[in-house]
Amino acid sequence: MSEKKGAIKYEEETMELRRGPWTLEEDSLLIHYIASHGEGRWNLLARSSGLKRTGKSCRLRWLNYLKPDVKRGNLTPEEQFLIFELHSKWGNRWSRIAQQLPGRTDNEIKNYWRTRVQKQAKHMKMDAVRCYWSNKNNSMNQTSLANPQEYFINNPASMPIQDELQNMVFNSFSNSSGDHQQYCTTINDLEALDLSFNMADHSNSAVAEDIGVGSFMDMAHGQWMSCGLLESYCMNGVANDQ
DNA sequence: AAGCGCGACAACCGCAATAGT
DNA sequence: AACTATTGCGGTTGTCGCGCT
Repeated sequence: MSEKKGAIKYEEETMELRRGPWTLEEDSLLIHYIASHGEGRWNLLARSSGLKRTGKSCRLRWLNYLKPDVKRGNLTPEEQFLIFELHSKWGNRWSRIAQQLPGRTDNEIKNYWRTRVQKQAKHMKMDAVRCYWSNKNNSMNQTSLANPQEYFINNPASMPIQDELQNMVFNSFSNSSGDHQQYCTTINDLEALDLSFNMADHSNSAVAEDIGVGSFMDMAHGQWMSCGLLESYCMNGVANDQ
């Protein structure tokens, strides 16, 4: 490494770098620097602009917030539909998806997916299962759903979990106390359960449930539960996590 | 009024790919 | 060819504001 590069590295290591939310002054500095020097060469920018930030931080701030063509405000229904469609095609390729939505950033789409779509899908799945189960338990009720998939027809917001619903599994078992338990889950969730049985603690199950994977509906109580909770039902006949 | 929980969004981190020397 | 710097991506964490108790 040359002396000059070594000096820069030393300077970076010893300089107090700012973290956390950007101030108006910092935004202004960044905007003015890019206006006169153009974007790119982020580490040089970070050193030359007077900002006590890393190049990565400057790049992110510019691309996700300050760049003039970044759109603000809620996603339109058309944009939401496009995200569903592209996500089903490409998965979590956020930057690729963002390229198809002018003015929207990968970060924004990623946040949208995590905070809204996954939670909404989970609630819808619960409703669909309830409808289906009420039909299964009451053969006279001709108005409820013939299968959980019906619930999702004509509902674009259900797209993220439609594949999952094709694999819906309904089952029941008697625990060691003789109580009859009914549950509903998916093939993927069952695989997650096998995984859960091999885990010493249940912390991962809670995470899995949070994102809608590896979760089960307890038909007796009409509640979702984690793999770990189902495991304790099976082993002990009691819900010792509750 | 204070504390808490939650949702939304901003920012950070680690890693891999690529460019430059 | 080998090494270093830079860039970009996806996952994760942090922060803030708002509503509820």
